[in-house]
Amino acid sequence: MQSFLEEAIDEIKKEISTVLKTKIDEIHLIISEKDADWDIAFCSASVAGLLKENPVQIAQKIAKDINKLIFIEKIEQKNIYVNFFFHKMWLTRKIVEQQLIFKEDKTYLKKTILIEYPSVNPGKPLHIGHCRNAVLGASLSKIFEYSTSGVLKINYIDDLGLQAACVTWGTINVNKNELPKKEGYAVKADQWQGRLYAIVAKKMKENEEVDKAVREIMKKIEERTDQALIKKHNNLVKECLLAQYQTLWRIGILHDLIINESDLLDSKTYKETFEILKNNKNVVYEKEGKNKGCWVAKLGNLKEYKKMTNPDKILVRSDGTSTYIAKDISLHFHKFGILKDMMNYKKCIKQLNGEYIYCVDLVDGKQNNEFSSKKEKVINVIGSEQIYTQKAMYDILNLCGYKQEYDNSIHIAYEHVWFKEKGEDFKFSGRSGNWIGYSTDEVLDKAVAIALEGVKERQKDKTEKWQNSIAELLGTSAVKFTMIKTSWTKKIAFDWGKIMDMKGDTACYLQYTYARAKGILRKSPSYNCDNIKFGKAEYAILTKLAMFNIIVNKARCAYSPAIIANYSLEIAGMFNSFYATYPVLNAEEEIKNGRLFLTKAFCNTLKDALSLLLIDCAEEI
RNA sequence: GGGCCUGUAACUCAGUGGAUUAGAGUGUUUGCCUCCUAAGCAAAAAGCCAUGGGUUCAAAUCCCAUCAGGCUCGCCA
Repeated sequence: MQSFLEEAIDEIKKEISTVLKTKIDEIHLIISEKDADWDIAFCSASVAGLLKENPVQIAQKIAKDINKLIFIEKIEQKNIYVNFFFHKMWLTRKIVEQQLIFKEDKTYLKKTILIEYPSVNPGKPLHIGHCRNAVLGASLSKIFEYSTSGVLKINYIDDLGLQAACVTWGTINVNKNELPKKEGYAVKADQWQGRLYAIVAKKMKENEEVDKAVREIMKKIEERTDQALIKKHNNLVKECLLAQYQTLWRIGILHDLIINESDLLDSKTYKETFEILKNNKNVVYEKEGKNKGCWVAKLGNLKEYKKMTNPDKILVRSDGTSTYIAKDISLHFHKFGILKDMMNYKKCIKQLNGEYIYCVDLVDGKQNNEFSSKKEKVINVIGSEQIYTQKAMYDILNLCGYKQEYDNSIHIAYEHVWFKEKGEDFKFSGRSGNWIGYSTDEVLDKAVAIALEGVKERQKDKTEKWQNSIAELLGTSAVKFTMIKTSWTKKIAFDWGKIMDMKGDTACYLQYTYARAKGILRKSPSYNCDNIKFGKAEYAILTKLAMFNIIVNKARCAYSPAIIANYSLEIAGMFNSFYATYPVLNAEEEIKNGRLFLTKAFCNTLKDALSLLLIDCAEEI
């Protein structure tokens, strides 16, 4: 559903294109910012090249010839610009109408988009970098759900990988006195496993025998025959996953479905995919050369790959086992609903909102059309270091003739969170265990503790329970907001000071602004909508609030929750400025109604915006 | 060698379907609680938008090259 602003823009575009005899797509309009007195502007330069005319003359022509729309009060030509002014009566009515509009229930939407996040390897907890992934993915889901489509949210678990195998090997072979103690953070299974993984990784590096033994266990697990071993391994993986979800739920991350790497092998998914690949002329069995005995995708035939050190991608190793990318391709085929095999699913983990996450259960599960149906778009939130692998996967899909699926495969290649120590940048690594101290659990706890100090100081009279719950909200939203605010193409240098900061461009600033606005509404909960008047300042803010839909669309098209974060800061800044300058409760009746209306509209918009960033608002902080 | 990402104020970042005067926050300096929550507001200082070309009446924005930093091209996952 379009907002009145979008409709108005479309109509103006239509009229301009009629005057200029151009296509509507070629007309771009500017919406008023800050101090400008006009509401909508058109810059003739954007079409001057196309029409081969002088921009000033084009602007003059539009101002003179345009069919005046009923909601436009005045049109003014200024240099190369045509500025449009809305009728204030019309604007007032539209703004009021829009705020009163009934919000559609979108839960019934068919899930035509699939997003995968954060797919953390089992055998460790989420560090703060994984938090960025999870928050990005979940926020993108919300943004799609807000406007267009249902979203199937999946978590892909690499249960056949080396990390998980290390943990399983460790529980069997590491001496009891060497095992991490189950105390402090390590009482959580993921934290404990993460510490064990670092111990085993160190042993592997120092001792070749250990390395060999762990790889043997990994191979055994992948062979899917030793049932006792598989059971032990699966239990460890599940224990870790549940512990990871304790963290994910704390920051509002939910899923619909979990798929394990082993599910692809246990079902027919992988086999069916491999048959498709084998029948393609670009996938061959190498009889000689360095890849002898392997099945490879001949990407070297494509020009982007030609000059690479290793242009071809191995799918099946010479020992007959499949590589990670081969399994990922089969998952990707499954995501798009290309395969005949649909797998069976069963409710498996109950989330905090009461909804279940489904897991694959080939024996007791049932088919689920929603999980296996054709998808319009598949989005993978995976770190930027995997750009090449993801691209290779999409190209292989294309080579197999799935052009449309290729076009609709989106990789959100977010940059990592780094941390500084002694002036040098470091990447988090599970193997080295350098994430200890930077796990999402620890960062959240620390942020909440800092927030609590502030809450206790400011809200002395409240109960301890209330103080704790507000601190939890402030601390967690601070961490989430920090992860979202910076666009995902940019590295984040982890900085405790910034996470803990409560002023400026922060979630706390937004929460504070919201609470202040709510304070006004508490004191004067109702107002008369029919007796309402706005001044220039109110119009400026209300117009910005009315842009919310446009902003969400922009964020969706750019896959960028950061756009919504920055918009939130902008409207909060405008409101705070307003708050300091104009009294609401003491203003005369008409004006007071207008300002109360504005305050309410601001609260609604900010709340909606923040909900897309997984952030709840508190009435008081 | 190939591919991708980044470079805007001292620091962290918006802006990048070309254009009305390049914006925030932090930090610095200075005002403002007798007034709806001062985790706030207002003001000042601070920019050759990495560099060099090109396209254009007009470039931080588009194109090319260069420099700097990061990621990546494994029978690891």
